[in-house]
Amino acid sequence: MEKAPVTDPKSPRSAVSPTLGDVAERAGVSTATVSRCLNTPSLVTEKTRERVFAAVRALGYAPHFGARALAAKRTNTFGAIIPTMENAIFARGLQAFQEELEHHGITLLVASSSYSPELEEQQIRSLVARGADALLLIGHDRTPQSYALLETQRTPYVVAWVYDEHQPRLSIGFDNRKAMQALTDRVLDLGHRSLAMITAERGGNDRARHRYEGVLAAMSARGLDPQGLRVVETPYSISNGAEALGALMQSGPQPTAVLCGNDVLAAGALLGARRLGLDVPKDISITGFDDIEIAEIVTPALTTVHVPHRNMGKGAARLLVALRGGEDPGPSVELEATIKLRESLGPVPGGSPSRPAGPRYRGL
Amino acid sequence: MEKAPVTDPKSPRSAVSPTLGDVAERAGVSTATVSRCLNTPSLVTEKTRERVFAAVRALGYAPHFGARALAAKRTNTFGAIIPTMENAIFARGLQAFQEELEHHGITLLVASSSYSPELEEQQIRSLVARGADALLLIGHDRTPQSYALLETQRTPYVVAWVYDEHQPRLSIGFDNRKAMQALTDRVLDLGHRSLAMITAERGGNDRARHRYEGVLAAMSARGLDPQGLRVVETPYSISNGAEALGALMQSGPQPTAVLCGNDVLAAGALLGARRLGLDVPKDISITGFDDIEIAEIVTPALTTVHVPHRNMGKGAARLLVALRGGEDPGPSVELEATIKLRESLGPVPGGSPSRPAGPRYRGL
DNA sequence: AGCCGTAATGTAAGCGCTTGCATTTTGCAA
DNA sequence: TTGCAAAATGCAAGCGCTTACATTACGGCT
Repeated sequence: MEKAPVTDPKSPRSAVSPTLGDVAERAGVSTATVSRCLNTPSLVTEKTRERVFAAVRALGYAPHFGARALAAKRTNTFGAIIPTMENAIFARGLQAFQEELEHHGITLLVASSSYSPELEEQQIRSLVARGADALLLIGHDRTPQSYALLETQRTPYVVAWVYDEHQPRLSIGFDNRKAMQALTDRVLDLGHRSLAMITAERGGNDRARHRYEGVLAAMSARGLDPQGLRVVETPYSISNGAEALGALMQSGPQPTAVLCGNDVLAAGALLGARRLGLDVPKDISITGFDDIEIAEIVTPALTTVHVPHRNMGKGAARLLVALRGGEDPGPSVELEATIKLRESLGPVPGGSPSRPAGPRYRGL
Repeated sequence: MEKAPVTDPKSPRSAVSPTLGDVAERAGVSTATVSRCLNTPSLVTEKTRERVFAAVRALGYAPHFGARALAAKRTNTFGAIIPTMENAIFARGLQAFQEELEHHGITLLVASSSYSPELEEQQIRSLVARGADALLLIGHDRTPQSYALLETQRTPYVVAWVYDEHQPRLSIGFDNRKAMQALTDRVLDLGHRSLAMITAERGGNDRARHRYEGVLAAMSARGLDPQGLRVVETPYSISNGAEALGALMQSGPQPTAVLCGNDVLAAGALLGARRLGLDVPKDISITGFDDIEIAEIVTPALTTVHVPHRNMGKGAARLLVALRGGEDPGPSVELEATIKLRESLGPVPGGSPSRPAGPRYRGL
């Protein structure tokens, strides 16, 4: 009679990554015990625990996420879909979101939709399939299928970066329209009457749309004809902003102030102005929106709308955690966006302000 | 004897998200057929396929990723761990990486390590557990455990953003040392002799370290004492860059040129110089590294090292796809980084260049 | 010593999917 | 019609994990 072969014939594990069973075998316990060590260590004796962790280390074991999700029906993973990662617009808010989730032991998965509702739908599908327990979404504009999907999959979500009282969904953000209107008011206070706007594409982007509407509203409130607003719509990017400004100055009535839908376009506009030999704000005023880092470093520094990025991220995380826990998250949250006056906005060239920028706007 | 029904009728699925079984039942086929419809449609009759897809739509079915990964042992998901998402340093490369993966039907999962090897190890673990078929990593510096993990889990990976002939691992990138040395050479050509460097933290960051060494190498090659280089090390951020420049000018021998380890710090340094009332490049020269978007929009525009972001991303994707397919990816790839001369670098104040900036460096 | 409550561990039934193999259906030639 | 290969479909065994429930071990009482 021959003795058994050196390597255990029934589990030639060496070829694949180790499983719970391998760890259990090596530690001389059952798989249940190993699982408990990993998930609820308090239920296991100190001694066993040590043996198990030693085996885990020795084998370089990492639990299979899929198997785990399948068995436990929870992933402790949240997802976030933002329109773009190419610039810092969402970075700070996302960072805060992630930090808050970390406190709850939740991992964040981030996807970007490139401002495309179709791509976003796909990303939602992907994240939900991956077992995201909850989702952070930007703005209300998306395909009906996206919402249907969220519904049938019963995935909690929150809409951020917008507060729109007309929308029924749970959201946390600020009133883009109101904020832009306030900024435009400031511009008008300084005597500007010939305005232009460089906006991001408004289709499928309620933030952009509301900001545009805010400008119109401010003009109307002063008895100005909103038709007088020259508008260029262009995708997010610095070079596009520069080109847009060029287009604006090349033909048609010259604006004395250009309101940009976001800081990226505004930075581009600044660049465009410089290329044209225009002095900002002496020859032309330019404003942004978002108050991301570049707003401070460009020359001249951008007058813009400061968005409560961090509060939004943190608040969104809290809402979602509550939602997942089956708690009542409470109503949607409106945060304040404030105007940040810097150097790129000045009085209208050669004119005197129609009325002084009074204390009325202080603290906005 | 009763016959066993194909699908168990007793489970009222309505309360949870639909499964393959629900779709099968509704379409009147087996789960196997539904699975084939989703994965290998060619194996299924046109007619059945239609019925199945109708059921999928009606139910809002989305396959459970975990279950799928468990059964198929492939996820068609790659992971990337980058040090930071807070600025655009990796954005362009990552974008190209993703685009290339898309062509192969692969989804990208991105995580950020905040420049912490420990956090990175955790992220690797998480991504591997999630079933990432392959991983993109930045630089060679990481914990031994990270490499061990990759090994035992047999997860293919590629190291990007660096080319270091001394490292055995598959990588695609450029020689940070050589590039920085070339840039420093340019600076020295312009007569600068009193140099300073603002570098990112060099621990666990071989890119930063190599760039630093590049400066030293250039100095040594000219017979200058490397000890003469003043160094400030600070975490990535514009404000840190500004502060670092302030610290540099406040005490000690005043540098006439400040080499920054990256564009973010350089943008900060520019800001710091402006605050001090210094004119760049007349009073002081400042250079960056990476050539990200802000390099072009700051005033003055940054002289920097242009990094082949997109080629790196695309190339990395190709290497990984080959690797996963069991093919030979070939050797590591060295790409060229080129010097981008803009406005922030000028001749040493009040001095004449020790030698002219000759054609010797053209095209670098 | 015998009993019992509690803590620790084991057993085994799935979770939703893929896939090798078995079975049925189809299309076509004889 | 019949026969047969190929195409289409079904069956059922897992994939690696969690967890309800069953079992065993351990002390502290009487």
